[in-house]
Amino acid sequence: MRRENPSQRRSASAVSIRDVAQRAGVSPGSVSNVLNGKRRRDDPIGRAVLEAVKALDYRPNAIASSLRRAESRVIGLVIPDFQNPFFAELVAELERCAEETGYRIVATSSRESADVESREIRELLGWRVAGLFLAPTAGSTYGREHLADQDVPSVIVDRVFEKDLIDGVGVDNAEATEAVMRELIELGHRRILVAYFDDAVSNVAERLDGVRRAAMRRDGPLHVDYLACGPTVESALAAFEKHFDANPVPTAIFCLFNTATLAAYSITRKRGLEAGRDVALVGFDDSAWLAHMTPPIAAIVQPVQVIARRAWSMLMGRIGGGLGPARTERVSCRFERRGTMTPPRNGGMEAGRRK
Amino acid sequence: MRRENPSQRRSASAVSIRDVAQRAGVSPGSVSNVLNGKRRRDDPIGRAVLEAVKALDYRPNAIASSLRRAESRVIGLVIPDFQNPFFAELVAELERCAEETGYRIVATSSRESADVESREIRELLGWRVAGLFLAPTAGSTYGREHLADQDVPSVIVDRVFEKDLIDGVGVDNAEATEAVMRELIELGHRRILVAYFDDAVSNVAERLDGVRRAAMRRDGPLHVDYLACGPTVESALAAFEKHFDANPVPTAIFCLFNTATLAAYSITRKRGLEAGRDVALVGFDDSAWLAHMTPPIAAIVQPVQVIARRAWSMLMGRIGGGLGPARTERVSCRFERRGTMTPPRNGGMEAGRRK
DNA sequence: TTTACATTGTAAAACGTTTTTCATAGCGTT
DNA sequence: AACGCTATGAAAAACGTTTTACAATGTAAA
Repeated sequence: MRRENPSQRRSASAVSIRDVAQRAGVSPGSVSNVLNGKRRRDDPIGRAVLEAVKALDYRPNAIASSLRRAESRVIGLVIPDFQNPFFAELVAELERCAEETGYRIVATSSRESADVESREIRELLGWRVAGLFLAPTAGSTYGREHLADQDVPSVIVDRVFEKDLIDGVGVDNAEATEAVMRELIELGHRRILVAYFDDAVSNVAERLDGVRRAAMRRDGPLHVDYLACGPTVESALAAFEKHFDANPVPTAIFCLFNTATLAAYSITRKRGLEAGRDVALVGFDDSAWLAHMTPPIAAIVQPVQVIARRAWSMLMGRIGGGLGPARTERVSCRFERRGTMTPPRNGGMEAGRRK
Repeated sequence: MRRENPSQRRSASAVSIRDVAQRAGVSPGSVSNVLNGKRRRDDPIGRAVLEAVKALDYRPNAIASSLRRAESRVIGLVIPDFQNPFFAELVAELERCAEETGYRIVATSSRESADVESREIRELLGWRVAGLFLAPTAGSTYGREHLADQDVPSVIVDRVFEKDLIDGVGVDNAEATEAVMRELIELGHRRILVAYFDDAVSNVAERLDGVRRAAMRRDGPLHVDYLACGPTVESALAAFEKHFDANPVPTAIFCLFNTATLAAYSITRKRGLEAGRDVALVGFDDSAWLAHMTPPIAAIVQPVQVIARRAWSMLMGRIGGGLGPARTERVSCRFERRGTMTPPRNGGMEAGRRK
């Protein structure tokens, strides 16, 4: 006696495969076979099953199914922040990949906290996801989490380390920033302000490396200031304010992450400087608004869709049983010069300290 | 004989509660009790269990657990688009609510397709989520999906209908746009361009209603143009271009959704108009960049966090067994006037047709 | 010392599927 | 008609957990 009082069956979802089988006058196994296409649907039994399914509004319990099959078509994704457009696009693209392959993405964010990150990973592993994408936050210890047990295939995205024990896909941060820096120097800039976020994040560190490499190649006079901005526009604004108050105005500003670009644009205008005329401005990471300013703001564009697709195929390779040592793949950035990649106004001489 | 060759046990996650029980010399039930806090952990048995858990790196199978408990602590969320900052913030805030309550959010996007939406809903119901948040896309038929079976508590977010069969939380779209329109008229604007997205989306329709209400209250001369822009910045730009080519320049532009605001800002500058001086500009929905333009751009700000919290508590109420008819709650928007909420340049006379 | 009762932990059932096993029937061949 | 083979679908096992039922033990009261 499974359900003593049928009238108190409160929800349609309480309909199980046995109820369907009973109504169709067949065994649960046959119902399962019909529904999974292992049996023709156009004979008496198949039709009876489909009729019963519709009549009872049967909805298979994915949890039970998943438990029995011992394999899920779910891929976990842990990103630092949904509000970062880069990650938002990454989620969107990975969802598209998943849809094409019959998988589904379960996305969660670590809110830039290593603790939350490891909790989320643990949780996803508990759900026996088939694979895992991770964009590690600063101070992440993901190594210990699920490197130890290589059981679930994983791919690190965006914030990769060069020699890692896990597969990864990132962009060629150092090459991109080095090229931009060299171009700025070439244009005549001698006082460049480089705004970065936090060099505990691997990709930011790489971007800084690229900048330093370009600076070292130059043997003439060159002054590069490095300014640590916080994570938000507000913190970056404050950092810029403080820097501008105490230092000569740079002829070029190079922002190594997206919120700083907005802060730089804001602060320069507030101080009467126009980007593209009085000061060159370049940002790492594109945003919709950048291209619509006058003049449009130059930016290093990360090909998010390419990154997502590469990461997806790497993960699929591992899920499919692909062996071999961990690889780190690099995708090239595109540089959109736009209107703020300009020479210094006075031809390369340092601008005087602004009053 | 459950596992004939222990050395071929390929992954740590294949450790089950029985393995732990065996190693600890207790029954599986006891292990479960220790792990779920139904039994003290600081006696011989408790310690033995914890030791075995650690030694075997046991990770409970959430799927099996969920199946047996027949209740999950998972809340589904279907939004149209991760790249829309409004929804990105919504996800972030709901995640925070979930974390505080011991739930977890599984977020998926419908990519503005009613088909995908209903597929995602079906899928989430298959996973027996404890509740569901939905921001319906245009042409959504969610009613038939899971209204029929009221088994899983649901809350519609953002794009609510006034008299719905499901709970909902939205903003007072009509009131907000009506107030702004009246303010614009008050300032002397007589030729106003209203850019909207798609009135098949309920909240856009409400915003249009508010605009129309304000226009009807005014009995003097007033010209309001309604411009259907597409979903993207590019489509909005094209629509604006076409409109500007064929019509007199408005003294104010009111954008009813966020991508249009960027397009309007872009196009006006491109045509030599400066927002806040030559033309007033107001957007519905705030974005980070708006406040950092010079002058900063006025916007109706939706209190996303408040919306999320209200929606969360509504859903929790239903999950907790709360009965009663469906309610639709409204949250008030805040209007940030900023620098582009200005009177028309020539005091309210229509600007001539620009050549 | 017996009885009643609470405590403890094991054994077994249950959750809803999928898969394996097995019995039966149908068919063709000799 | 006897035999072997295939096809079919019902029955049962399995997935890994939680919960229920129950037996055994200990404790307190009579």
